[in-house]
Amino acid sequence: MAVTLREVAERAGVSRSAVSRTFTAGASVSPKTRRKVEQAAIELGYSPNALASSLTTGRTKMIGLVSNNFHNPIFLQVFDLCTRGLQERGLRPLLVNLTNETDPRNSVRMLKQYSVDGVIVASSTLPPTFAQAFGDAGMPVVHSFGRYAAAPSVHVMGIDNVACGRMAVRTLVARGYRRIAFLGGPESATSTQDRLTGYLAEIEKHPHIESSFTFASAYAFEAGRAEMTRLLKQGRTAEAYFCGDDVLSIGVLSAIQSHGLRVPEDIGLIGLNDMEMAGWQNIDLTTIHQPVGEIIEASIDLIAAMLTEPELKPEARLFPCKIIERGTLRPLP
Amino acid sequence: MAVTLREVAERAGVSRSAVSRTFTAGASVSPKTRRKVEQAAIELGYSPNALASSLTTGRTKMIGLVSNNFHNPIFLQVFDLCTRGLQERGLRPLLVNLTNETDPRNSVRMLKQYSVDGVIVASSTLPPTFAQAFGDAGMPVVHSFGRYAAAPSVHVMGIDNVACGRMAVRTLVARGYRRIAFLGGPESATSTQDRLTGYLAEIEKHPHIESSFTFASAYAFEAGRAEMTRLLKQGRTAEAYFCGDDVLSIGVLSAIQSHGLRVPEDIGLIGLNDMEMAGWQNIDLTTIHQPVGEIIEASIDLIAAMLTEPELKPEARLFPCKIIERGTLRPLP
DNA sequence: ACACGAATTGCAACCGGTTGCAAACAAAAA
DNA sequence: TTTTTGTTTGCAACCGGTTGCAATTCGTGT
Repeated sequence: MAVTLREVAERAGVSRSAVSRTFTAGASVSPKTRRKVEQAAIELGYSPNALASSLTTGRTKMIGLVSNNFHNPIFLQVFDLCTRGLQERGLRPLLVNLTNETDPRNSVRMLKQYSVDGVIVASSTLPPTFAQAFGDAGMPVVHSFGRYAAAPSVHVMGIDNVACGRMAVRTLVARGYRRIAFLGGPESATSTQDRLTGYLAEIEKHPHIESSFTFASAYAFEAGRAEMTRLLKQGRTAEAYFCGDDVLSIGVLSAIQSHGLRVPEDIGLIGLNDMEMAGWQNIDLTTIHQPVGEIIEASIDLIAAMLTEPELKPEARLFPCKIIERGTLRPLP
Repeated sequence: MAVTLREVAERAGVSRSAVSRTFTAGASVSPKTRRKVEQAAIELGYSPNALASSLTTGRTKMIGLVSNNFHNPIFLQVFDLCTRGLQERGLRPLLVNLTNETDPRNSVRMLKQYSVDGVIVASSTLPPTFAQAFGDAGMPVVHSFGRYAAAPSVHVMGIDNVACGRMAVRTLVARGYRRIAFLGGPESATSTQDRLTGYLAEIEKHPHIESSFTFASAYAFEAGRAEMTRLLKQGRTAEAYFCGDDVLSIGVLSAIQSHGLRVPEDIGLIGLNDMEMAGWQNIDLTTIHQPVGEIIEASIDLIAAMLTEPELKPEARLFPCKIIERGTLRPLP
């Protein structure tokens, strides 16, 4: 069915090696045979079989793109940037959906079967055991949006969730809020834990501030709405909330509005992520911007570097976040 | 580095064929050797190299998942369903991002290089020439969300955009709107064209209705907002708008609100897609639901069927859409 | 015209599997 | 026990490329 090396060789009247060499960069071919081969290749519509060549070279140029987060719109951006970035480098993403997967061994086996050259784990909620299992199986791994650790077992590219927690508190305090709260994602998520840690640490510095925290059941609209509705029913809400992420924030916003209160007049709100939608004028969410583009770019650079240099010592790299001022917090006094 | 067939064979004291056969379903192996092989395989942590085997079998079990739409949140759902569905059938999605790509030949070459067993093109805006080029190159293809044609050159799974246009008009008329308009996506998109066709055809039946149409520059929030702002500035808006899709609708909604008007009291709105966000209470968009799950499921079933039966005659299959009543249209009288 | 080193070429083995075929074996029938 | 039939098994060739090595060709200096 497909045209092979052999046919091109016959047509060009050269050996198979000659054909192979004209298609591998840096090999020794005379301009003359190269021309002959290229001519024949075009006539036959030949393109080399990347998988066959991977057998001998040991490189498939495929990168496993692993995630379990197919509900947060920010991940659409992640997939977009990832695929484009990989394609630009001649790499191909093999997408792996780990929703509801609990055992890393299945995923390891599958990635090994397809002999991917490396793995990018893009998830803030997947347990680190997955990335680690891939690493243990001998594959270069980068965990994007993973949790920081001083001596991580695999490379981690992410944000400083603790610093984000602090930043949120400072921002709220600076705007004169005196009763503030953290409305986090699921308590079990490491990102939630870290944000809470930072939140509490910064609160310590402001003894006059009244503070509390609760958790939503997921990083999802309905979860945010449900939790905020619960709080509103129960009375005695805070003046401003730092929400686990933007989707959650919008759920919270919706609950507040449904309850007949206004944002930011009655209750202030700050989210985290800065997903596209947060900037839409009828949402207009003040939020902490996560530099998704930079994180992905760095992740791809790193995974590409590891293809030639697999033994780089695992490091965690954190990217600075910044406040995006929009309309859900009262202005600075 | 990786464990190979040969090593397992040596350890188990059998031939390489025996090992190969224990790992290929339906091959003739005695229970005894099977046990020996499995034992050895476990001890060595062997898993067969899918790509090497693809060389002889001619099947990689990889499916190209091609799209150019990485901005519409509904595609996150598409990717989720696609990857899960393929994985359940033992197939792997190789993600291809065709944003800004204009020449199908590049994509064809790349998909051929990786010898994917089939291609799912998931896009409502990618020109049909792409899907067709994949088909011409001998790959089984399904174009999901593609345009209907009586005798398509590849399989198409999609919605009846013409019927959607009609449905929108009927819905608006039934609610007593007398001056209505279509605010479509980019004029060049086939989906826009078809929706307009249906819209105009149905308008014909209602001579007392005043109607008009315009186009936004993209299926995007800002495009919808910009176009609606332009219309509002220019005065003389319609009583209700049928918008090209939900994201566009939300942009339009935002423009209307910014202009100090209310939805649905001053202007009615109906979208198309029923993306998750449309149901969020602070958006609450009345819209036409597209059965994404069914379309994807059917696409996967079809591509899987074509792996064994590649010569199925291309057919277009349309899935019925339905109105989802929410809060952006005035109620039925 | 001859020799010499460099550049190019083809041979053949190999990458990690699969598979047709015939030999070896086991079980059932004679 | 011998023959017949049906399973298992290993051999060896092959899938579509790559690559070390030796042979060939080429350009150049004399």
